[in-house]
Amino acid sequence: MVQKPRGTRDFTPNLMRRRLAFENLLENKALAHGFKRVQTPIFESLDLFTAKSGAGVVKQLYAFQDKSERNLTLRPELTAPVMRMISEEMRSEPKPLRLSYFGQCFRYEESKKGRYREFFQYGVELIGATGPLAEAEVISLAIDMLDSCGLTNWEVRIGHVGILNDVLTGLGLSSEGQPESPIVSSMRLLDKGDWDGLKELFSTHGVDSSAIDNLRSLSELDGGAETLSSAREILSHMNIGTESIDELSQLLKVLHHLAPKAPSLKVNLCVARGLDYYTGMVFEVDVPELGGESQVLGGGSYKLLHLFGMEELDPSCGFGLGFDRVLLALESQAEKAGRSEVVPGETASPSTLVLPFRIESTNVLSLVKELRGAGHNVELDLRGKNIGKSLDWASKNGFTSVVIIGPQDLENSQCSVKNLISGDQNTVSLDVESISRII
RNA sequence: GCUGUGAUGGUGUAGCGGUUAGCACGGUAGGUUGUGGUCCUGCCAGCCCGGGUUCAAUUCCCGGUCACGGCCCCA
Repeated sequence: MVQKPRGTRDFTPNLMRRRLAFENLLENKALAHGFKRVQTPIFESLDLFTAKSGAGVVKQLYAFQDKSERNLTLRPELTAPVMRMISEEMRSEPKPLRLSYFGQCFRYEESKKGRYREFFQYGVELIGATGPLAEAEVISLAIDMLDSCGLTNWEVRIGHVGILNDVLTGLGLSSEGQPESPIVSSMRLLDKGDWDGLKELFSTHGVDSSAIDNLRSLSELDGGAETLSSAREILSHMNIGTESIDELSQLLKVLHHLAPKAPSLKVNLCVARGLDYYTGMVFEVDVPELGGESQVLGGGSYKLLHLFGMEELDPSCGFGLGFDRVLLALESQAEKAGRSEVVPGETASPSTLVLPFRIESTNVLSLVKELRGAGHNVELDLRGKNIGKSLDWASKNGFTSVVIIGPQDLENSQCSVKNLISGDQNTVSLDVESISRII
């Protein structure tokens, strides 16, 4: 039997109901914050992603040639396509732009729980506005989304690549080099907490090893905005400017007013995100109980539009939310809490079965049409069983009410409307208004 | 890229070198020609794929596929 390709999933009606509810929730939050939905192609030119991330990414892409030998790839993420779209379609739009997107992305890598070859991302980008206020707007949306879907036990970490960059530059490290500059290498090591590796790197570049202690102090800062004053002290000791810290400090102050309270929000100056196009604030959200794949959201301020000749708009700020991972976390938390509703609003809306009993179905077709036209979710019974079996079937399929029409009903222009939840049954006149009132 | 565990109807499982492969849920048909979620009965439906060992493999061995873990990575 042919089965679905590795790392892909099918979504049955029950799963889709949950996913649609979640998508709607995210969409509503995005709109509440002014972010408007866009959509880009599932496949793009290969160059779009090699320009952004280097030729090395190709091995992780679903890249292919079409029949005219164009080099294409399924998209591995959505930021670059959105940047491309802005440069092609939205150059003359008044800025700033608040854009949101949702869709599947594809990466060729090992699949396991929480990591799929086809996965879904919801994300936003704020283009044409920079600074702590813009960044706080973006983070506050992220927090609002996670807060409103009922997620618990999540941790926000906010850092600032500029701070580390200033420190490492101040130590005399270069931002040039292949395949990776000393500064980028240092950040990666700091992000991993690999102090031995860092020590080795510093000695090869002739950096005084006493700097390690200062960096370690910076990395050990743990807490909210108050930790920034300690950071400021350390930087002063090292004779490093504190502009980035001032920015971060301002951001946290603004965020405090703008965002719902997150379960845990900490400053962590070693958040490096592993990406060299992030230039300022960076942030991540983790749900520790997810284990190995616990990061559910990540973003920050980055410079990418210069790749499209729009350097005046850099930097932008945005984040990507791991749709599948947040759902996994919600499902696991709902199960632990014994809660049946995983995503708020996922419960199916009321629906009605119209059951012609021992009469020709043609007698009720216009009723079905009119009920649907009045906005009800209506199914016409197609099985033609006896009433007992039909009610059984209706309740197993989640109907909230059944309209039963038999020969006598037809004669008297009436019908029985049974509420499957309460069990109540009423005889009402056989017209849309009367039935609508009661279902 | 490295590595561990697993795979039996649609779902969850039992079991075994020779079995009519058991059970529960599910689906379906009836018991019931105007009232469901109970009950009873019949039926449907399975040993992931390929190779090897063996008189005999669903069971043991090897490879593949898929899933789930632990590292690496994660634009």
